[in-house]
Amino acid sequence: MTIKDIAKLSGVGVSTVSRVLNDRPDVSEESRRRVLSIIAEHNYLPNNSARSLVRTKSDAIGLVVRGVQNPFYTGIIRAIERDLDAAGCTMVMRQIGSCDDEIKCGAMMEREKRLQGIIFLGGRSDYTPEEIALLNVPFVCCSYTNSYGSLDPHKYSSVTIVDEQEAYRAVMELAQKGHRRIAALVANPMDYSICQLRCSGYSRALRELGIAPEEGEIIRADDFTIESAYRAVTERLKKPADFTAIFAIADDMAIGAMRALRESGRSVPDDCSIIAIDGLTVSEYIYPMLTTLCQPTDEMGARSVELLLGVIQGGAHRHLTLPTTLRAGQSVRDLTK
Amino acid sequence: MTIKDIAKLSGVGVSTVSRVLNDRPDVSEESRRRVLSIIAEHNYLPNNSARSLVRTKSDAIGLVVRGVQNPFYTGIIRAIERDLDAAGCTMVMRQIGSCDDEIKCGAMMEREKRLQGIIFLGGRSDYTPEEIALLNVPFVCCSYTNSYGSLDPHKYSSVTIVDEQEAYRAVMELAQKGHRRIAALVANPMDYSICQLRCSGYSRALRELGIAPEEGEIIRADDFTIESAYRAVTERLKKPADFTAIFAIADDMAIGAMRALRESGRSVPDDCSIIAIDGLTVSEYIYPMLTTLCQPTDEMGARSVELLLGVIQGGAHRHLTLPTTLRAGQSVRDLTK
DNA sequence: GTGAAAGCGCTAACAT
DNA sequence: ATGTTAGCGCTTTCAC
Repeated sequence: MTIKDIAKLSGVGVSTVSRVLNDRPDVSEESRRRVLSIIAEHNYLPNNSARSLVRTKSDAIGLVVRGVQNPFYTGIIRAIERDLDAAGCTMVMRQIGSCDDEIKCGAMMEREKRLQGIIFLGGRSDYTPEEIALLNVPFVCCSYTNSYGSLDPHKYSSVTIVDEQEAYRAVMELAQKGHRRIAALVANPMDYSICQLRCSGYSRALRELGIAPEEGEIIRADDFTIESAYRAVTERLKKPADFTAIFAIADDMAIGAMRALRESGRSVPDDCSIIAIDGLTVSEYIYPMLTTLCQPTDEMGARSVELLLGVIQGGAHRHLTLPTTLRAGQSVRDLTK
Repeated sequence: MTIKDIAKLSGVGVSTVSRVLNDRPDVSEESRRRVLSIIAEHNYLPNNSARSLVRTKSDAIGLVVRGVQNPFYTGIIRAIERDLDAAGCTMVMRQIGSCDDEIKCGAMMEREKRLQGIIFLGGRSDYTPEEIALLNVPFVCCSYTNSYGSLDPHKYSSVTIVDEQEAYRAVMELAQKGHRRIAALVANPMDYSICQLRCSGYSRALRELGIAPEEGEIIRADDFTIESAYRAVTERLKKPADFTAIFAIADDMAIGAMRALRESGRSVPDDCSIIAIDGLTVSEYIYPMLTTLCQPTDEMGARSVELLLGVIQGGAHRHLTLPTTLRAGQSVRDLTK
């Protein structure tokens, strides 16, 4: 069943059918109705490849997810898929490891799949203009942004929380409960990501609290996984540790840390408190319940799609920052009481 | 840059270029080399839409994921994407809720995206021949199968663990530690899924242990989520409960149950043991560490792709069952000591 | 071994 | 408002 058949059956030309298919105004009500009924009757569906071919572009939007293991992304992916689908787009997802380069991956996909645009879920914050010149379609960074200002903000969109500020807030939350010796659990900063921003927020908080940098302490894991965090904290705890709290840059990392603390004989929160950023569902069910700043995942996904489609339709690039919500668990001890 | 340009530049006809592109044997070594070098030089990539159009099929494989929230699927999805990509296919994923119908979704996608085949990740076990007649491309069921035999096994492929047997094994694991009053935590059986199979395994184990059905007890959650499991168990524990162990049909559900037990003042495993099936990473990090039967997720994904591509290339449908691995945590108390 | 040419199903001038 | 037609970039006969 092709457009020709429909044309013949409806007693009109192919262009009229094409016009109906594409919701163009210049068709008489009568023709439109007839064509539509024939289409419905025969359950006809236009061939996407033919459309893409002649339009020299497809209906495909790329989604490059960096850091496959991150459970924080699943909610965002669901929202993106839902909204992309509703907009009639095909989502082509690719998951890459935290060491792979998302721009290269995006550029490849763009050519291979003739993408209309790309959403990057997680990535580096230090793109250079030369680098993104590889990308010829609009893109939006979801959950991170080009915080170092090396990019012209009019060249890309982003949807994020204010990482530095939220990290600051998390540390201040600990400080408010009387903690001063606060360690930060971070991922390998070689991957210039939100990790650095959250680190800055941590440092700024310490400074404002009048805590000398030496009193702070940074525990570095290889990546954002539970396993790495567990290993890093376990390793650290083999030496004397006098911090009373840990700020983990991600829920998963906090969960890894909690096991390490437990196995070293420390109780959370009695011997060591812990706070994180992300707001995974599971964090609310573990023991002790994790105190964390929840990111609005559904909205982050929805907004990313909205921005991208806007740019594709000729709109301007925009940068959205969304607020987090504190979810108080039992992982932070109040030292002031 | 089109095939024509490459032809001109290489000084050959388009058909020769096409032959090279498609790895056909009937090209002289000389022509092949020249064409290949021009292609490399200009970084040429054939237009997928044009290919799909003339071949009257695309390179797309559909992945319908049922039960979006299930973290157990992420590892499988990663493996599927990786292997599909390696095979030169485009994965088109759609996530549906546990109440949506995957066959209808697959049928829609098949037409819309001109799929070559479909992988269903999670789904009902009771398809009818009439139902799957909606599907005109080969499909494989990943993580479940048509266990009621209403389908001709030559019409579809599947990759699963032996759910009934593994559930049996889990319960027997509890029995071996001296447990006799064992409850099962299951999802709503209206969704005819692995849930039923795991229930049967539970019942068979009880029977073999000589435990009367009344002594067993089934706790039903609305679905497979952590939240539902938590709610169901919390509700149940408002009444007197004398079971000493729970068999949860999924890790996530066990995690929800553990919080419910804790909040009701019961200690795991001292007052109540718990065992599950799935083997999520996080289960190994929570307290107490969950004892569970790990599914080989990476292999399940890889095998699903393998089977599907085999069938697409004219091979026969096959049904694979994979073994689980017991991961002993601390959530089961040994009553015999 | 190779090239010319006929489509694949659709959109978008262009003509009416 | 509607039909005719020329491609979009590729694969595949078919003739050489």
